[in-house]
Amino acid sequence: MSETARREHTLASRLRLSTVRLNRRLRAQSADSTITLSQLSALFALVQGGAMTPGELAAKEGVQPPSMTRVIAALEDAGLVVRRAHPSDGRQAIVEATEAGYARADEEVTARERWLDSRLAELTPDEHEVLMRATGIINRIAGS
Amino acid sequence: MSETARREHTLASRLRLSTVRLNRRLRAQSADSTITLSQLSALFALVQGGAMTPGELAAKEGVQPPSMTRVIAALEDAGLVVRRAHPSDGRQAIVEATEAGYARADEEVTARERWLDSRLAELTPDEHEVLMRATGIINRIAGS
DNA sequence: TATTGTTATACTCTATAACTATA
DNA sequence: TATAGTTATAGAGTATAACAATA
Repeated sequence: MSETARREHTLASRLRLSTVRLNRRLRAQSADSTITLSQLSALFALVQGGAMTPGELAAKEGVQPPSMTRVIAALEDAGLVVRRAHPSDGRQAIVEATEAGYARADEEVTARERWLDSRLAELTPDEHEVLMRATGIINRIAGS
Repeated sequence: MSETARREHTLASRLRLSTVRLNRRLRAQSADSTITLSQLSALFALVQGGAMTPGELAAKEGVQPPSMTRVIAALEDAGLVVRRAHPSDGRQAIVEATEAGYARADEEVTARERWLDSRLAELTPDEHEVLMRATGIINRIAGS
């Protein structure tokens, strides 16, 4: 292994471990809620991006269509989104957040992401900036 | 929501999404291997940190003991680690990477984390530095 | 009694393959 | 035929609760 490769690998190991750990912590915050992390993420995407098809939503969240099907079904069961017929293409559907969905997204922001929000509030402006830049780099790496 | 809170929350959303995405990509790389991401991570910890008890390993990886039990069992089945009796405490065990485990860890580095390594190799030194700092901040947030 | 570890059980998240309906 | 979406199935990853063995 070359020196450069070893240096890259040190970062790879660190990045892998910190990613896995934060992911775990984020999911752990879900414990006392009826909505899961994936569902919350999709709901946010709909609230912020407006109505869209399941395929568009899957692409936006970076998952395969079958995975999104289940997420949408759960949100629909909870009354947080509705499915409408596409005006010109019978194969497609339009998924949209309901009024309850918008309200729920607001609640979750204040109640559920409080853990991460408050951790981030403890950071210095400099550290804040590092994380903002890091998310951009990571998204590029992950091909979003 | 205050201005500060909104700014924090923007970062929270970005960080959450990029974390979930990278985690997904990292796991996807496992597809053609017989060893999973969790197992690889634990094996690395043993190779780098030397023999330790299941409890220590669970703490190091930030998972609960029952989760680590399964990971160790899988690694043991694959012949990559062995379990020895603790010299002075019959309740505990010592888990240690075998020669095959060390060899496998090396192979996985070159074969399996190549995806992440090569992505990271495309970064500028500055971006590299940002990610190094970010992993430190994230680990602090995640309480490792 | 307290600690270490395992077993039992269950849930989230995600994927691929196969299928249906529409274009 | 091609595309959008769903259903079926399976596996990774993790947790909590209950238990066994040892200190």
